[in-house]
Amino acid sequence: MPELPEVEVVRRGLQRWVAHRTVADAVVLHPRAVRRHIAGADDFAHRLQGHRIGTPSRRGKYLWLPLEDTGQAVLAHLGMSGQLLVQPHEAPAEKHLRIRVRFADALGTELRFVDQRTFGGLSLHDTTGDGLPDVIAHIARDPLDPLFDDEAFHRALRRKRTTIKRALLDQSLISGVGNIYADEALWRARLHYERPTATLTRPRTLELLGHVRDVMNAALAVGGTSFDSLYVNVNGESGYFDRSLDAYGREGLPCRRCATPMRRRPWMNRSSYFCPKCQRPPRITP
DNA sequence: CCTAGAACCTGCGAGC
DNA sequence: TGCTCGCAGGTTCTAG
Repeated sequence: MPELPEVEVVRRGLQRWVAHRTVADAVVLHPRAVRRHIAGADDFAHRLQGHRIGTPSRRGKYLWLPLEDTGQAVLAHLGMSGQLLVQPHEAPAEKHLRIRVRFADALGTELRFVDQRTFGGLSLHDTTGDGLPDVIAHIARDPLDPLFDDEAFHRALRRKRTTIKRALLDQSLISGVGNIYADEALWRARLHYERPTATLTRPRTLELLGHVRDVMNAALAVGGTSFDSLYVNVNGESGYFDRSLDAYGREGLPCRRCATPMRRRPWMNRSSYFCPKCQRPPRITP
């Protein structure tokens, strides 16, 4: 999916096109899309009916729509291939349309959850004091959150016996970072993905965090990253950051710093892209 | 308690 | 043409 910048692009779209509208009804077309809603599809649809949507929020790759006056929110995760689209009622159903939400107004548009691989989904949850859905209490603040604690993150890295890319993808340490932006930030920081986290000095950690923020902000400024129609904003439009990637997907292409051919390594059922010269492997693999 | 790896899905492009 | 394989931006569960 969509990593933080892409999810934030979607959140902004929901803010503009869906916030403050009242739900008329919801239709669940595929039960797997609401599997996190334990009470089931019918309960999910019924509980949305008649409620007004508040201001959409996001933490990491999760976003949620508060239902006013209920103490609950519709939590969304896009998984690998999920999309939230605002479409005219009459637009033909997408091939992987999973959930449809109609509104009690005359704007003529509806909210659609479309998801090819069904790793994503919607569900309804109680919110805690700060408005966070209770089931994502374990998700760390993301690096664009003003309350993200850089020092605490560094201490956590020192405490762990794992490698830096695994840590960047650990949503309970830092949220919103996925495979693309991890590789991009590591390339910018000249760090190998298998560098043990316990060896990072405080300045190194802070520098890495700076690169994570820079690359995410740069992606956000151009609407996120997309290689194809799978990653789009609520209007179905793709972002342009794929043109600015320095590491991800550049196997065999010259490193933009030193011209050494970039490499791809199988890693955790996916890939890591890096420059073998700028990003030297650690001496001892943990 | 902690970490690494597999499982969960569908579709697409490459290679035979 | 059609089959199989590898691959895809994530999370979560299990085994060790």
